[in-house]
Amino acid sequence: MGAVRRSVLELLAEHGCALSAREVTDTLAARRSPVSRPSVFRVLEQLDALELVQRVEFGEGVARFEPRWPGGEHHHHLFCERCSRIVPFHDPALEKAVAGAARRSEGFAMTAHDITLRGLCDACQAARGHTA
Amino acid sequence: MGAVRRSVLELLAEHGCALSAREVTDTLAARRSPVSRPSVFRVLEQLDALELVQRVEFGEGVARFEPRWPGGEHHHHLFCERCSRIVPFHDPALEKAVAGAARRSEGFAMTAHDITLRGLCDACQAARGHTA
DNA sequence: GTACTTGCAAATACTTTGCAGGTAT
DNA sequence: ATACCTGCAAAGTATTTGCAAGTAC
Repeated sequence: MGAVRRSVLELLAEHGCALSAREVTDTLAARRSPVSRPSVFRVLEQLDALELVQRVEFGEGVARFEPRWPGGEHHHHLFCERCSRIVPFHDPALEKAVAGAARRSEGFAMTAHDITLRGLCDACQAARGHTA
Repeated sequence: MGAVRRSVLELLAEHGCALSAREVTDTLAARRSPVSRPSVFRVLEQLDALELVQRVEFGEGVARFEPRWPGGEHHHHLFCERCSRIVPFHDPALEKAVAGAARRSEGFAMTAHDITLRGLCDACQAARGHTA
């Protein structure tokens, strides 16, 4: 396993939630272990193919990646439309409902799913009250 | 209302499900009512701001847009990871579960949500059997 | 040496912006 | 005339590719 792959994977595992290629590149550079942009993209692509990371997007125009845990545990995201903050959440009832929907989707074999709740985070609700 | 805005909106309403800017441009060109690329993007952005269309993405690297219906009715999507086919579905139980999750997300005010089920469509399951 | 990894430079693709000409009121 | 709509050309940003140099076995 290459050095780049290891440091990217470690960073993602440490952060735990969706990071963009730029954030990965910048963070590693700040830590004095700089990695070229193409390498970051290549490694993220490989890790995605190996199913070690999951690609997620929130309509910002950038791809984000987060670690996939062995147990199949995963979370979904709250996305603030105002400040782009991303907050993970876990909801067992929602997971059950997704499984049910998948079962009812005849002819389609689901292997993964993603859910994004969009709106305003607490800070932005307060800010909105003052300015708008 | 400009001519471009009307034709884009009509096309989206007619298609009903997520189209990319390129698909909109190409389809209108094929219909002998060509529209420039910048205009398509500008109009889609305006329609999004007016909440007449909804932006959705599936990790293909392109933004897609679909009409928003007045009644608040909406659907979610099955996305085939192999052929990128997009199939809309509606599932009331899932909607209820999302509403529940939003209620349990303290401090976050949800205004919209999106759900994507990923996997293989019927055609690709069959094809996969033959080739892989 | 062979296979895999990495970086640089260049290319590609999607999307946005600047600006000038056109249309409607 | 004022405001808006539209297209062309150019710019910006994310991502990918070609290729040569470096490392591990």
